[in-house]
Amino acid sequence: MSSSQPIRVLNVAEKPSVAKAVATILSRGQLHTREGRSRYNKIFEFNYTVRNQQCQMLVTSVTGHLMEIDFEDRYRKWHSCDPVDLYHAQIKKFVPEDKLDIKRTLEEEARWCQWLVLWLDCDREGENIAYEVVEVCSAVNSRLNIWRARFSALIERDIHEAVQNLARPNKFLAEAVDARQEIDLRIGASFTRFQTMLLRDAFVLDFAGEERNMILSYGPCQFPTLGFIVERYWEIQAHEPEEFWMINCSHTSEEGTAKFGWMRGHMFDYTCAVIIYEMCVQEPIATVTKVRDQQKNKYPPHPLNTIELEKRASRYFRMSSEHTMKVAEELYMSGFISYPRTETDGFSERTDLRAIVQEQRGHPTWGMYAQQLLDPGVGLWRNPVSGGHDDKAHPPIHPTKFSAGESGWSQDHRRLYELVVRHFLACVSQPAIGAETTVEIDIAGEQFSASGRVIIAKNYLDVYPYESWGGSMIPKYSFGEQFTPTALTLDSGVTRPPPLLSESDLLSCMDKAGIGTDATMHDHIKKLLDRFYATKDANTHFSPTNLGEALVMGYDDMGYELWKPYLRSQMENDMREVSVGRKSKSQVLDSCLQQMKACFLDARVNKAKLLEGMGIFFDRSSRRGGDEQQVGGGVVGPCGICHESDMVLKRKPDGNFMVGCSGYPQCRNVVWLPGSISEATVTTQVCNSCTPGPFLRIQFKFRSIEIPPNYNANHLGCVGGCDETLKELIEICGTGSRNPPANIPGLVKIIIPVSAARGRGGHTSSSTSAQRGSTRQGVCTHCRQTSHSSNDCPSQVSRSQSVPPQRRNTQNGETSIACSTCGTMCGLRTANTETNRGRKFYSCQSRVCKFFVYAKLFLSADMGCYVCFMDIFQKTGHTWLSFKIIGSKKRRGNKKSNLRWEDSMGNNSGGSGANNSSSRSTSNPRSNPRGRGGHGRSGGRRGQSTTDTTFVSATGDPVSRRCFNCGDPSHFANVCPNR
DNA sequence: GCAAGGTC
Repeated sequence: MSSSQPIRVLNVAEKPSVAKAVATILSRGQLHTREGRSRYNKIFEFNYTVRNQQCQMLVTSVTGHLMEIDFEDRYRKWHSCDPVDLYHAQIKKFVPEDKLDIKRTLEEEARWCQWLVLWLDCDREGENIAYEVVEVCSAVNSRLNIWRARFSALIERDIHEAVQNLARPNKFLAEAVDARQEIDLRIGASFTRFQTMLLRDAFVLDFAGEERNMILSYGPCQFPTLGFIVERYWEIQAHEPEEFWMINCSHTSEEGTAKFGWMRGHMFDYTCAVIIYEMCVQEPIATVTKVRDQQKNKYPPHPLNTIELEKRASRYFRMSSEHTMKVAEELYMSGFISYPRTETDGFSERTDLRAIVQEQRGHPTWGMYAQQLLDPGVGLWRNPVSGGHDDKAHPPIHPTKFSAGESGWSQDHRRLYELVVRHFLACVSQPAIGAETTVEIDIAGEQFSASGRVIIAKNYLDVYPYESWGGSMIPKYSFGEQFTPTALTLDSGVTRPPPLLSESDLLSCMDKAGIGTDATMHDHIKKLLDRFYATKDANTHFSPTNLGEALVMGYDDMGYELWKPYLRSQMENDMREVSVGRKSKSQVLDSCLQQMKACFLDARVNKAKLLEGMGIFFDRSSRRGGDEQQVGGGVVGPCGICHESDMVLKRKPDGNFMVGCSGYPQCRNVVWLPGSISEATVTTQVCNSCTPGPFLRIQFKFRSIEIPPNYNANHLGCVGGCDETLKELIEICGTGSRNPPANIPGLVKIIIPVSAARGRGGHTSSSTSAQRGSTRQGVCTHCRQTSHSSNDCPSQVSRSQSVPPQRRNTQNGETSIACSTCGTMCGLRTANTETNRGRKFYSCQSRVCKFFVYAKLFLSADMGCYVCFMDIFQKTGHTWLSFKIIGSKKRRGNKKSNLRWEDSMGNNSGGSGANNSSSRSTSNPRSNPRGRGGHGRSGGRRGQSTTDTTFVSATGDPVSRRCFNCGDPSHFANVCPNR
């Protein structure tokens, strides 16, 4: 089929570079270029034949998304609506100001075209952009025949095939992105407004400069990224250093030294380790049980994609991912490297790799290597192995133009270009080859191994100096050979916490959890720094700031995993379902937004948790408070001070209630209510006593554990002045802003009755009759009985069954606490261990019990869990200690191995074993029993002073025959009756 | 003033 009139075809690509590449390939370089409305997006013109039809081709581009979404204007202002309304607010899709030029170009060109061919990237976002282009073009030309070109690489064959096999765009793919955009916007905007308005003005956040403009953003990508950082930080904080023990063996001969490692690794049980060590020392002859020689290859990396580029630039040059992408973008724009935003880590078979190598032959540093690669005689070439990722749009990052360094390049430009070139040359090279020898020996039934490596051919390592492959020689051994170790030592070590996350680690976490895309991951990381949620040190390690930790802690306390990656993963799954047509866009939107709205409302109800989290790290602000400060409530009665406005029940951000004049700030009349109130509702019952009225009564609900037991948790009260019970509870419980965390799941309260109540501030002097009774007249604070003191109150014992009653020590005016386990007083001390040096902690002074709590540090108590010490405070005449349980205690290692000594050593205990060992030791011609004193390590680090037992190397000092546990020479430790 | 996703 052919026609005399050529078809006018408007081709639109996702970016200018693709438009140019497509036009150049299709026109074979015979094209005319003209300007469009946008200076970046040129228009290329040429003639082409599509399936025998003459076409007049116009190729132009957009720059990514042409449109944005946002709320309708009436919802744009933060105070225009309740943030929860953002789950239903109308959303508009529009072309933003900076894209109007591109829109005009499309409109002008589409008017006189018959076909529209969409050359957007072949992924979900590309398909969505395709529909944005369709919307703009169809609006001016409804007769357009709309086609989609699908290509997997910008190479001739693919592009020609794509244009000869045009398809229709896929609505499902585009709708998946629509859903993603809408969900991100609604969740992000609602939570951001909520937490910013709640927290910004409630606390002193002076690190951020102008606090008023500070935004505490929430985003479904940025929060899980923060979550990774906080989680690692908590893991480090919770780490409890544990001492472990290992046996090391070395053997030196004329050929060199071999260091043999214990194949058990290490043991946490000192007793076991010492007994095994003792056994080895008694029979120190080593027998070679295995010699294995094999060739080992170290393979070059896969071709480079964006995430690997960012990770390697961070590891090798400590460049931030954001800076790396900026430099890579510049190198790409000036033509030196290929498109830097790619997931692909394998080259297409059709790529002319040798041509790329050929270009690098003239480089003064790696040119020679490039030449060798191309020489078949050298045999250095190897086709690159794919890493298995393919975005179907871009090749792996590779050099596209030779440069020995440009004058305008910074050091980072040079380093990044060099990395791209060296990486490319490496991945078309042979692996490094090494010869590895592994030797295993047996000493008294214990296995040890050593290995050595010799590099035979460095191959790709010659051009890739960023990686090394260490190797050392060991002496030659043969199977069955016996020797006496030169040294056999029992060494100790201490477990260390994992390191803080590096930028490379963080990118890996995000990649694995599907947080962000290769083009946006660095943006999410940067956002955490910009929002003061995290900091990065010189070694690219991330720590959460107090703000970041407080936010995560707050949401964690609520029981929501908004800071974990699962929410995003779930969304990604839903998007996938939409993109293949298994679920509809509206179905996913409805269910996801409904779920998130419920979560949002619940978070708002539980906002006290966020405030508590923030309260741990920040001081309260003296400002009037944020937009969220006063919520709920109802009119209680007329204001008796200004006589103009009403007194209204309100709840403050810290969760406490107040009744204040609605004429504030002109009128400052206020009644502060007890901090122990969990709920308060204005009823319709009018108080008959208070004037001038009418005053409505308020139904209060108190947290029973925070009020004395003889008070009713449900109280119908009045704030007009007649309610004595309310007055008493105000005095007992106080109304201050720094109340303890509420009695919520996850918090353990340890009740520490005081012998001499020391209330907060002025409350002691104006204490209620109940308090006075307990402190001066010997009446129990809890139940007001005189038969016992508050220390022994049965009501308290039954209430805190898991924690015995404690005492408070007021010595030196310091608040001490009693151990929750054994009752002994705990003293405040300063830690001196490597990881916790300088931290204050409470420790049981009994030296038997292991109760200890670090101030704001997680440690294990005998409760068998990690706890976070939150606060010590006084309330209702008691000292309270609140903790948060943050996880169950994990104990590492200490495998219950089948220790042979249980049998053999037990039978051999006593004199005969000693004689055997002694004779072997001295009969060994290579040993020098007493002449090399000091070489052996004392194994009795823990028990040496009390057991008088020393353990030494086979070449060194004598071995004591006494039990190291109790010092008795009649038996060995494994059968010690005192153990 | 808010998200995340394109790209210059």
